[in-house]
Amino acid sequence: MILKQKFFNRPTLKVAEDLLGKFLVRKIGNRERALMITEVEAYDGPHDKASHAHKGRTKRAEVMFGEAGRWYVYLVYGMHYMLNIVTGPKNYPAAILIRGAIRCSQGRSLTWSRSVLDQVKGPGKLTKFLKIDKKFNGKIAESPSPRACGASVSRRKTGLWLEDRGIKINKENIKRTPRIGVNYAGKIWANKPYRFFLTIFDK
DNA sequence: ACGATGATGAAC
DNA sequence: TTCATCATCGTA
Repeated sequence: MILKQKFFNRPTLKVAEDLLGKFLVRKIGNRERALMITEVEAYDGPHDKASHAHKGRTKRAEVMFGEAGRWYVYLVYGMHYMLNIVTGPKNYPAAILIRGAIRCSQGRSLTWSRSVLDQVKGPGKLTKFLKIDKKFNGKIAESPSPRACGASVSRRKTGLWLEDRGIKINKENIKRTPRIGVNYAGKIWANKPYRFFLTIFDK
């Protein structure tokens, strides 16, 4: 089931937690790559000093003020693209950074490899692996499949979206810590436990 | 521990 | 128009 705006238009911390175990799906031509999300960080509201939205409606952060369910993609350190999904109501700036995921070893039933080789760990490595760049910034997270309607539906060849594939995550397998690399945000905001990850896949 | 590498926002 | 800063990563 593809996650729609309704899923993202909820309190950001809740969405962040719920994104663990969901699938990030990237389609390029007829290739489709799906990763299960194992690590995220929330950037929540105009007062969050670690958030780009803290400086107001700048050109870069504008997407965060928009409707939920759109991608927010930007470049850091001159070389890494960060992938975020916008959450919460319009005019409330919030987004979730997708930091880590894992590849499914497709067996007869669902089995998950815990091998480091299957870990896609780190937000920069994740976007590189899935070939995600600024082109997705501001785009709605949706499947490229044509909608079931009229003749003039143009088939988009690529896409990036999120899916619920029925994995149930046990709450005891979720851990929270402060976010990575946001020490500039001051004690209060740098220490907020806004990073969520699945303990069963390391760390 | 540190350099790569370029967009961003703020100051001037 | 400059300048410092950065939601990172790979190599040392």
